[in-house]
Amino acid sequence: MRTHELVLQWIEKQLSDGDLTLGGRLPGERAMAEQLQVSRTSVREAVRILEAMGVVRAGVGSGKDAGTVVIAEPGSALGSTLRLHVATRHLPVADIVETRVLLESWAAERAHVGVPALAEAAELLDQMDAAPDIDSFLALDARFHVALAQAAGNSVVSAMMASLRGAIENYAGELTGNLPDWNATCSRLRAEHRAILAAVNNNDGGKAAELVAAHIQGFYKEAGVGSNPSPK
Amino acid sequence: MRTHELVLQWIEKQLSDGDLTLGGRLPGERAMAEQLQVSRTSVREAVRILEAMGVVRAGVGSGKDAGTVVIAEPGSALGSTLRLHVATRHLPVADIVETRVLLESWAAERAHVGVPALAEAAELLDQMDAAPDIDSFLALDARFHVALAQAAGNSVVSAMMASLRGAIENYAGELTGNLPDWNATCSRLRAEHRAILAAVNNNDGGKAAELVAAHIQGFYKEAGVGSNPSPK
DNA sequence: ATTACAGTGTGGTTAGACCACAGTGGTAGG
DNA sequence: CCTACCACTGTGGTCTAACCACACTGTAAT
Repeated sequence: MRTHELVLQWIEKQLSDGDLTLGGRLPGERAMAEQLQVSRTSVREAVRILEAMGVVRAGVGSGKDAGTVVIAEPGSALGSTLRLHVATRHLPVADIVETRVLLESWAAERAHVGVPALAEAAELLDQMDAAPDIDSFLALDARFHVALAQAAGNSVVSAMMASLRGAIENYAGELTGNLPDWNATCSRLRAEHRAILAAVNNNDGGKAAELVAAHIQGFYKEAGVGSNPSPK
Repeated sequence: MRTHELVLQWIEKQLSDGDLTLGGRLPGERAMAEQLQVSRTSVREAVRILEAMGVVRAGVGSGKDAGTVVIAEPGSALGSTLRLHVATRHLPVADIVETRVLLESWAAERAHVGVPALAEAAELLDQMDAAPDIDSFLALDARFHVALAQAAGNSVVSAMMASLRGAIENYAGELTGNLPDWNATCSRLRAEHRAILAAVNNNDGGKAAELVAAHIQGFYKEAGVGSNPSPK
């Protein structure tokens, strides 16, 4: 077993045992190195891996943002991993889109009416009406979809959904330039968002799921990404 | 931007541009360090991250298994990430089980009859009848479920499904000790597997999906893991 | 009381050395 | 001629020891 894996194992055990919890601080790299009788290099390699997994965040200096603290951001980490695998041509973009449709329509169908996430989603829609440019619109759009997914109450589904979107974010960003008429598309997307949210709040899960599927497939299709519809 | 991120960016570009492909070899760590004008340490940190992502495999010595080569194993990488997040208590096991049910029943419903993966699945079932102990049975079981997921033809879904299973593999392995009667459970699981495969081969996707959902939820429930049924 | 600044501890980076490993190819012995 | 051995080479794995930038803290000078 390689040295840095030993460090990883030790840290994972600290987490499992509850000695390290969310928001907690890891010992300094030098301290861990001495405690585990390994070099600081090996400790750093382990920390890097945890950072890539979205389990910790490392910050220099001193104070609240300093040191290596435990966080919980599986979404961005999974997203980076998927993005790299897309780069190797091993994961087709169409499969990612299809999976996103699957997860997000499932979430829309099971969204719990009344949870805070839905209120946040509604507020995001209002902000999107006033979005000054494409980029800020897309950023709000991402948050809206995440909020919608969270309303189903399954953190794994919402994390995976966020990561799928993140993995092809670059594509989406580039492809908005290919759209014939952004203003028209933007208006359509806003209307679709409101329809989806209305269906969810109306307890019509089936309709919400259909609308979400059409919404996502429609966007990627218009943007020129094969969506492999796979009709029900 | 930190140095190792620069290296990551460079490697990702090589992958995107097709200069590095699956099975290809990265330059040696010392060569990359010189080429990018960074230290070998930074190169190594980048390689570690890619290794954790399942994008690359590093091997010492010389010959076919030596050097750092590009692979495509998103499943185990995503699994490790999820496992760590489970350790932080951020991802409940129940959510993982629920997501697995979601993905796997979707795959069962859409499995393409006649693909090689189904033939492999059938062969695995035969091997499971002759499995000498629990561990080898569980290993074959894992491969059966992956093969089934692959039959749907969505590599993202099968990778995620495999990672979800892997994330709670330890739990499953420990919990088999809690089962009242392993032989009975094992027989039941085998029968359920054959029923699922029969439904798939009979083009009865709906039934296959139902059977898969019941199969998975039943196992975890019996093993004592909350499965949060979320009835349809 | 305010300001300036040295002190302290954090992660970030580097250079250089040594190790174990696994093929390669030459060489000495049969 | 063939075989067995062994030094050589290049790979990743590990370690040490230093230095840097950063951000806060406490102290001292104003």
